[in-house]
Amino acid sequence: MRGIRQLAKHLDISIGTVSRALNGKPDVNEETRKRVLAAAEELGYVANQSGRSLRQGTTNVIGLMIESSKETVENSDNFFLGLTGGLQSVLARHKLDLVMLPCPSDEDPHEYVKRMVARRVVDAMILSATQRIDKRIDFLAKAKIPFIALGRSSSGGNYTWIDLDFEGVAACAVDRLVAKGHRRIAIAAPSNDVNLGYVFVEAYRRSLERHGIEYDPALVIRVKSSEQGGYQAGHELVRLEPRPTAIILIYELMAIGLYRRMVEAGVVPGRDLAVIGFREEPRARFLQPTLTCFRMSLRDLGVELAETLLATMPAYAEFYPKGARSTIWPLELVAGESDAFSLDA
Amino acid sequence: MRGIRQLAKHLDISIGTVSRALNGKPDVNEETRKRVLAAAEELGYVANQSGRSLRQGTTNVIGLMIESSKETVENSDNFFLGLTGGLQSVLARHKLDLVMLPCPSDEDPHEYVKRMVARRVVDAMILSATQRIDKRIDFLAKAKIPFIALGRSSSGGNYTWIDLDFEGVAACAVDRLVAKGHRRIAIAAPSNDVNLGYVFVEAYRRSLERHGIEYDPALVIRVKSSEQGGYQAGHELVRLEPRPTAIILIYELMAIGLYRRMVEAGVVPGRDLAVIGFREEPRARFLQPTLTCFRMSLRDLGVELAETLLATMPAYAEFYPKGARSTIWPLELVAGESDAFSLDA
DNA sequence: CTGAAAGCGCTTACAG
DNA sequence: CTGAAAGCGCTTACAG
Repeated sequence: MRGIRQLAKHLDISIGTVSRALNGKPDVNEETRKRVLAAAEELGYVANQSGRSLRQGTTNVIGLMIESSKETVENSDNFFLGLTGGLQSVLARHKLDLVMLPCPSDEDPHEYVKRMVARRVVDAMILSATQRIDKRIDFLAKAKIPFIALGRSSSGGNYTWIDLDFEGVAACAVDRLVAKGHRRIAIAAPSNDVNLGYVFVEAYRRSLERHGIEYDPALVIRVKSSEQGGYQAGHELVRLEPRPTAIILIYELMAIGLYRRMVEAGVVPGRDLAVIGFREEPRARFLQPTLTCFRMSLRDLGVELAETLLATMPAYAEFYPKGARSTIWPLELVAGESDAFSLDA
Repeated sequence: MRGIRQLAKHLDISIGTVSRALNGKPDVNEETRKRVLAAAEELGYVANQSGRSLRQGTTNVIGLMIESSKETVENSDNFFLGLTGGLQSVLARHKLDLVMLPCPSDEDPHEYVKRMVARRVVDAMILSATQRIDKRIDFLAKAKIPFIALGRSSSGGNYTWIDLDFEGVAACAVDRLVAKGHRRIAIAAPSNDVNLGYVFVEAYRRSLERHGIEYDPALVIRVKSSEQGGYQAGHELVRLEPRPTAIILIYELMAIGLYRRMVEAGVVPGRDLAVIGFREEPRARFLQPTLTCFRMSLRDLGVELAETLLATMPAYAEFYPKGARSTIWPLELVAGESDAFSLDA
């Protein structure tokens, strides 16, 4: 039998009481509860999730969807793994488990989400890598499945998201560079349809205009979000005429490839070219000269994601009175040597 | 209602027939099956997994367990994400889904596995980062839960595993270096209890002895499996007296840190020091001189892992007549410039 | 505070 | 080939 029935028989009480004791219901004699908990511990009993799910209509599992495209696999650092600690610390309060759902690269992400939701393997979803037009968002919103998106999108109307403060990063980077006398500032942006590319480049454009610098589309270098992309960006940079005196990178690993290409071209970052990287990255810590970039805590972001997601779920909303507000996640400047020179000098 | 009942009513047949049609049972009229499949497609019906699981006693989900320690998060490349493509291509044949189970760093991996198994969230497990003594393996073996370990261990008796060919890599690396005249060959090995460290160092020792070179424990440099660890290994290397003329690295990202430290020390890889890296890595592709290392296909390894795991499961064994054999996964040498010099020269 | 019973959505012997 | 019914392991109104 090996289920609640067996445990109940062992204790010589009804399965209903066992269930109530295990689930912390108030109407159970404390003495009884103790006996039940002790026996469960001793016999290694844990409720079968399928039984619970079927009865309650919930799985108590939250899914973090990950796209495992070749590009993600080869180049991403463990961004998502970095989030899990924070996510789990919140979910554990409610005995919710986190699973990562890798969408096969040959399956349409939209179909994948539909399948996972229809099968009821998770109660709620955390989406990432949002596209400008993202059918997953429309689907989840229409199906009334709780979800949160890590990233903005034009889709889905009034859904809940958290996104990095690309505007703040772009503005801060441009301000710094302009203050040092730079006027020709290039930017390396992702070549695919991921939404952050649009948001970032737009913020860059507005920041330039705020300083009375005309936006020049030729300075927007479209490359892959990878180390190789950074190398490619460097390659295109040195061919621009006149050459930009500064470059802003939108992806953390680009800096490594860019530096490499600069060495080849005899261009010294921090002297001949100002470089501002994006997110601080352990693997970029060795760069010489040290990279000016932006810092954030993946763990804290995970906490915020989980709390905001739970706030959208009726069963947990009461614990998160701040509600399901979409938020912009700030990053903090880490000044390095890579932009520490003035052009006038 | 929104379940098989509703779909059956819509089609005006019994739920049993609907179920049989959907599950590809042979005893269904082809005409009926077509109608059912069409209606399911149209109405977006997918069987609720909890109902199926409860009835069948299986979840149709396979879990890939990942330890999200700080070290893994900061330094691992997406090794696991690289496996998912191959894993899923096999699992999809049997309509099995893959989920990644990140073990919180503050939870004991052994407890985590117990909880996941007791809750019945997965039918089988893929373990990684096996320790020399690994309680998870003992537990799963005793509980008769199907599993496969990526990595050998002393635990669990006669379980099924796939492991990289550390012996082959070590022998190949030592042979190459000795052929070039090297006699003082250092090795950078992981400082924790992960099993591969033991296997690799042991193979290195035997390879040396095969060439009549005495094994010198001082040349085994214990560092973290990370870029920083590589830097640290370089640091210790230059202090060894007399300095080794070659070094073998056991972790892919070590090379980047090692090169960095060599530049600082004025030691030129490929001229003053022969370097052989471990697994070929996109991020190490830029190194100058190019790194001699070993290549493998993560996708193919994923396929092998999935097929071998399924061979251990009674329900799928018939499809995998090769059976559940433990295997050593070969790596192929990629000759670079980092060891392309002879000592006698 | 506890027990008996219903029922969540499926699949699968069993009858016909 | 199809239908009616049992039952997987739980939780939760409902009675007492």
